[in-house]
Amino acid sequence: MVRAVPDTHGEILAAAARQFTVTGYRGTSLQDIAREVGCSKATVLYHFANKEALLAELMAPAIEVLRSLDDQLTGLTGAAAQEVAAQGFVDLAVRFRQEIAVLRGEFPELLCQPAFAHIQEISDRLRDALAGHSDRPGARIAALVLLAGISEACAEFADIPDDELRLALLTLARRAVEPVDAPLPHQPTTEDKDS
Amino acid sequence: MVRAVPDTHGEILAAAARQFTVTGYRGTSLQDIAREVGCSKATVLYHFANKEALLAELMAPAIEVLRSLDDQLTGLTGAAAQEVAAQGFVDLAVRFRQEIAVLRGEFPELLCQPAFAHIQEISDRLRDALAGHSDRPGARIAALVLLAGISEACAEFADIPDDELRLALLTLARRAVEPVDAPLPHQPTTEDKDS
DNA sequence: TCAGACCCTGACCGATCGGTCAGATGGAAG
DNA sequence: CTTCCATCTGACCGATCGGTCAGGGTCTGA
Repeated sequence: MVRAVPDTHGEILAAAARQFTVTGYRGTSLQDIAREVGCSKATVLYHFANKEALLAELMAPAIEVLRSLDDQLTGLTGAAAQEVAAQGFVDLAVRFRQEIAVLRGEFPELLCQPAFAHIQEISDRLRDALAGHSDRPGARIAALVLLAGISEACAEFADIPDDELRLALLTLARRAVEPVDAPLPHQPTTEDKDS
Repeated sequence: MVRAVPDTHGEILAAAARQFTVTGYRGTSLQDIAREVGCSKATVLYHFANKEALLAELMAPAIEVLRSLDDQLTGLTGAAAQEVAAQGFVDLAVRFRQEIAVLRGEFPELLCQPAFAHIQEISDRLRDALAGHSDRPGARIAALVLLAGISEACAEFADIPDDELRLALLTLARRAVEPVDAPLPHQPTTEDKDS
């Protein structure tokens, strides 16, 4: 019996993740979470300072990976930035499917909370990288469509195996991203220094 | 002075659209809307039976266009279905940018309301058409990524002119959709009957 | 002048929200 | 046995939500 220690903290976290996925952060009350765990609402607030702290702890692992992806992107330009951004974000989105589903739709409001400071800037940089740091509207639009679409797909296709979903999304991303380096019909770019 | 008639009804509608766009349907209270209009909350509820009716009236034009697109799609298969779906949805999304922004994220919950019955089925058919009615996971995933991404882009890029946004999105959609008819590298499809 | 339709409002309602708090429980340490 | 601490709870709080209702003001047509 490993179940000697009840681990209420973890149970609350898991229940919150499930509820947030279905009804969203705002749409889930502390009462709902307590009911699913089988404890009182006061117990939930004993283990977590407040509702926001619960969400923050739920998102922490995904945010850490997002930060490390942001680090990998510094200095990259053109097609290299696009490829790393695409691969990194698809990986992240597939791996943290549930976390992505939690944020679904409430992204802008939730990012205002202090626990998620700078996440907006990171995702802006990610979008910029996926656009190959181009300022052409087409490239910027394609990058946003991909980031939003990939998030939604990961939240939606909960039944598809990780590997299959990752491959499909990466293939799609490479096909959909607006090319900036190699075969540009208009003019060759002059800002690529390496490779 | 055309402003003789105050048209409170229309003002409430416009204020609600603005507020819903920023803070979402759930995140906007009737009090908020009344404050922006400069009337009492009771006045809002005098002009609209309830909050849901307000949303329904706001969405009505967009929903009608969506229904007509659904009609156009019946009977189409393969690449033809994909092209009509892509063009029709991009048109709709660009034209009803604000309405799309209102639904942002709260799509699944809002669709449960009786005023939006069958909208889920219609958008499922639209997604299916964009996938060329293929059951390959790659095609289904690409279709969902595109629909979700295009919606998000239309809600986000409020400053880009209609024509430019439409062109960029349509170009992207044609590039990103998984091909089902014409130049399939693996094998020629046998289910296309016409053209 | 008066009746009635229309428009609008303040006061109020029950429900639910996130959050607080004093106190009950129970096991470990002295 | 007593003390202490972590865990947990019911009762309660103020705020806000969507929605109701009786009534006041204004305009119009008979």
